[in-house]
Amino acid sequence: MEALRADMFEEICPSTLLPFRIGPDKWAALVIRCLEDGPRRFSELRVPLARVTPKVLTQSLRALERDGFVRRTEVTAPVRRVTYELTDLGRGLLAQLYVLCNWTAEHWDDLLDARES
Amino acid sequence: MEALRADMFEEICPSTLLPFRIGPDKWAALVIRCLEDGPRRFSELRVPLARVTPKVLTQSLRALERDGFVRRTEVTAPVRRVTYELTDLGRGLLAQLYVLCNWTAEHWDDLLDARES
DNA sequence: CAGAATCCAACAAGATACTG
DNA sequence: CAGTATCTTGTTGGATTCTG
Repeated sequence: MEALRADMFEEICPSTLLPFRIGPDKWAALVIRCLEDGPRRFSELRVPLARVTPKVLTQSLRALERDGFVRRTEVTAPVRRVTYELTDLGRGLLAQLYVLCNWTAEHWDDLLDARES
Repeated sequence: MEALRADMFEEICPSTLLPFRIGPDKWAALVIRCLEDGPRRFSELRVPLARVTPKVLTQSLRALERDGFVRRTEVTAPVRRVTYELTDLGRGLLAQLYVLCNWTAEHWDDLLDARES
């Protein structure tokens, strides 16, 4: 049993980046799941994410784009059309979220029990 | 390619609970990792988590306890001593975080590249 | 259609000081 | 030792309205 080292915050490391990236962005995981079956337009995303305002949805998408999980494509003719789709990196992240999701589903009862007492 | 269903928020489901639980609590993932090698006292946890104030650390531990990931044990004699340790559920969650961590480490360069451009 | 602008509320987190 | 108690700050997120 090794001792705890001092200060885990000296630099960003893999164990902290993802929780910090996915964590603060309340809707990121859900947005990614909405893109799992292929490219979607902004207005399409607004259907399942009806409770998310356009501003917040845009923020979330932009952040995901910045981090390389999502690719944004815009065409102006004949009509304006913007689609979002997962990159390879995004699909990899989606797979990880699925792992987490499956684990949660398996332990769902335990989680609910803990909350009650 | 199936269509997106309306409103993903009708009820809490496994795909949302964990991001919502681990997400909002900024330090939860780090706290769990600090407990990976066995029970720790409050003051021991404060060493690697030096940048977290006692108030916030307490909040985090209490929330993790409430959700069944951590068990708190208090003894008063001969001296006061409070230890925190992972439950089975907590160890399971730790394993999931490791999966996520390993994936992040593998794609570390991609993530950094994306942030730069 | 796909957002941008503005303003505001909520809550998490930090600083500091104190206690059973 | 293991926290509490206050107070303050800062960062999302939300509501609403408007636009190229």
